[in-house]
Amino acid sequence: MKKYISTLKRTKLFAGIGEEEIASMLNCLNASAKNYSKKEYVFHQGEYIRDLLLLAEGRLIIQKEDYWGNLSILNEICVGEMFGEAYAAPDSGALLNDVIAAEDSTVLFFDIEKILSLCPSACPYHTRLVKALFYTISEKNRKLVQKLSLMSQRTTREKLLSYLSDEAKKQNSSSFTISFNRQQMADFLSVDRSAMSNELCKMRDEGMLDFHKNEFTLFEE
Amino acid sequence: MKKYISTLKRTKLFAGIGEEEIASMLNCLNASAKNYSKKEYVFHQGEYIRDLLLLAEGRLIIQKEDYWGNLSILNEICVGEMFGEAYAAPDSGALLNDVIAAEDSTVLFFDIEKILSLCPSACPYHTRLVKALFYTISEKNRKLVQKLSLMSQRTTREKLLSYLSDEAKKQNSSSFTISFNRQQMADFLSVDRSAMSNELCKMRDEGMLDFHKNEFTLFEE
DNA sequence: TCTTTTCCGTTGTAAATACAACCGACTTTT
DNA sequence: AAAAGTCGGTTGTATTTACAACGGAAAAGA
Repeated sequence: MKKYISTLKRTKLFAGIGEEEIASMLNCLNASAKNYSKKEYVFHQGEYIRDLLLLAEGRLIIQKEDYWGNLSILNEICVGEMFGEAYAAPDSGALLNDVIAAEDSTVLFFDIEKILSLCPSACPYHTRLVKALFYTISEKNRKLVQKLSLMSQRTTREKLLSYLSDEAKKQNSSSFTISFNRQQMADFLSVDRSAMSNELCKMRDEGMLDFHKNEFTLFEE
Repeated sequence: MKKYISTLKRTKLFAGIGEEEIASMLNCLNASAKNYSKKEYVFHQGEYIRDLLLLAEGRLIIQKEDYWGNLSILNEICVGEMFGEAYAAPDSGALLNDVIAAEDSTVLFFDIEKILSLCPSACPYHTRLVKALFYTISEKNRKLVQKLSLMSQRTTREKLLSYLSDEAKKQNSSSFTISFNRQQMADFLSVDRSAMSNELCKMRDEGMLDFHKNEFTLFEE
């Protein structure tokens, strides 16, 4: 566990907390780690989760497959991000999605009950952790709403423009790199890959943007 | 404020807490109330929210309007539900959506900082509230993911079937009533109203379901 | 009661999308 | 180095959807 402390220090959840305090909190919170190799399932649809999870190494994909095998990528988890908190409540049902390692990954498991059972005298940083936890979920909530806005765009072009301008804002530049390939991007936007590819080229021909592989540049007007 | 205590008692946030304790907590948490009449804006896109909000009376609609005036209903808030928690973090930006009263409504405002600044000695139910708050957000998070699943369905028919079977599960019966009219339902699913109406009638003609106004019945097979 | 407005189903047409299939470039595997 | 696989762009066709417009029924308002 100790080798992940420097990583934890850079997460939102443990921001501003010293390495020694993190070490003692890891004990207090019953933390454990597990490794997954690329393409391995971290969780299957139908499983029950009770822990709070944090990605220490690698990258994960959260996806859903419907009755007819159509795949939708719902989200991407990067190093330092927390996940699984949506299923932390005692009465939350079975997991509705699959979580898959996009690269070799390490996941940390935390006992959610211990985090929420406050012990201010024993652990001075506990309340700080609770605040950080709340703000993190709050932010995730906001991102979900943003993605919902994206998905409620009706045409492929509108979805692309929303997604690309969101990415440009995130990376604070009109030139940026995305981590999806075309198929994943199409799944993320819930559109057909070839139709999306078509639309991208149309927009390029119209002078709205340019791209090479995963590098995009947006032009004004 | 006192007249809302019996309502609060039935919310998830204050479940299992006595009326007297709620009364003292309302003081402790700097709670205030505000009334809105039907169709009035509770919040406008671009505003900044710092409070945690709870609907004490009425019904609210959360919607988004894009540059060209296309309307998307993102969510519906019913009595006892909490909202605004996505914008509670200090660094969350401006509100991206509009919140509108679908009926005459009363909204309670709570100081989020006071909720998260723990005072276990002064307020024995404070930790309980924090837990309930976390579980509530956790559940909302899960619902957002569910709606995302809905939105990532590609055809109008798939969206309708997902939405209707979700409602059937929620109300635990194959016959149920929905609170949307057709236009709102179409906005909620982000599809064209007439196309949706068309598809509904097709499915009825195929014997998959039946409906009269807002009452739906789903048939097996 | 009469008028006005809202709601919902219907239709036709233009536009957008899904799907399948193919190809060339590039990467990975053996 | 050869073979196999992945990836992204292109095309044609069938399907689906958006949009506009209309009319009847119901609801709301005067």
